[in-house]
Amino acid sequence: MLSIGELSKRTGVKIPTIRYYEQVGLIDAPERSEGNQRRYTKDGLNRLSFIRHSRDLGFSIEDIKGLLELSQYPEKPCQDAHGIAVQYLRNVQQRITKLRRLERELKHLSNCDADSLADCAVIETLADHGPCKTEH
Amino acid sequence: MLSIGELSKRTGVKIPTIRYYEQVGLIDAPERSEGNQRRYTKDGLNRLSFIRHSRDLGFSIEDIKGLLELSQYPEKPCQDAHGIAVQYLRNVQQRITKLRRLERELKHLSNCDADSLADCAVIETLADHGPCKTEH
DNA sequence: CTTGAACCTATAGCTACTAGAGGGATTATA
DNA sequence: TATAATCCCTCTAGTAGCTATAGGTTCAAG
Repeated sequence: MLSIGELSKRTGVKIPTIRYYEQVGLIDAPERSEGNQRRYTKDGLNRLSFIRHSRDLGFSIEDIKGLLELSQYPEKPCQDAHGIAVQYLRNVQQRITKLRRLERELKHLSNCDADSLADCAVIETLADHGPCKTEH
Repeated sequence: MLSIGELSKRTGVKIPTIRYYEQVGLIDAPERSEGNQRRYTKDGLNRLSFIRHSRDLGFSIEDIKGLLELSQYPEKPCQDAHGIAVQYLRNVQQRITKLRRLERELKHLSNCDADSLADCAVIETLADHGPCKTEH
């Protein structure tokens, strides 16, 4: 049996966040001690690890509820879980592309030895006026 | 002069979001028509495009305020901006690293063609039981 | 048995929006 | 010029996913 603090340490999920997850129904309310403190089992630990990992990957709480429900019926086809992942992958790839472009421009700027920001590559890029016009 | 609706269409920023940006001081309150409706200039359009682009890239509103302030003083020596740029660069690079890791995992997940969830890579991966055990 | 850390609930605040109510302004057409 | 459709206004409240605070209780070590 784990206290909420131990659970927090082992999963890396903060204590108020654990209570929040319980509140919104992402995890079940655990048993309590005589003095009304939460006591978690190994199962609770696994479930929270799953949630932590999913959140890190950017899945919404609703998505995770879906995934958790799915995982409770292992005979069910995984098509649904697959769909959630594919949808998210597309989103992530777009973000990577944009960030790489910005990275290039920021590198330019941080090497900048010009006198002014007048032709600043970052500002240009963010304003979406096309690629950097001046070579720093 | 653009109405808020036209501005919204041209930038892809929703109308309530534009008003929200005004409220939190990210954009200046524009002139109004006789009938008290917002009227934007080309400058307003540029500024909002800049903001849109920056938000897409994951910068917080506070970050963007910084960038905008920077861009308003084009005579400011580059040296002053150097540190800020480097800071943003680091931030961006961290985000790229995280997203690449996420991309790899999601690609893995989305290749799952198992018949049932029992062997589904999504569930395995999210449960953090190590890398995918079966090659799809 | 005491003391200090860890726990409890409840409420409020945070970021970045988004939706709705109830009303006024603008514009295209009859 | 009238009127209907569409746009816009403010204000309030709701959303996700936490995080912080206040004021009190329980647990475990010495």
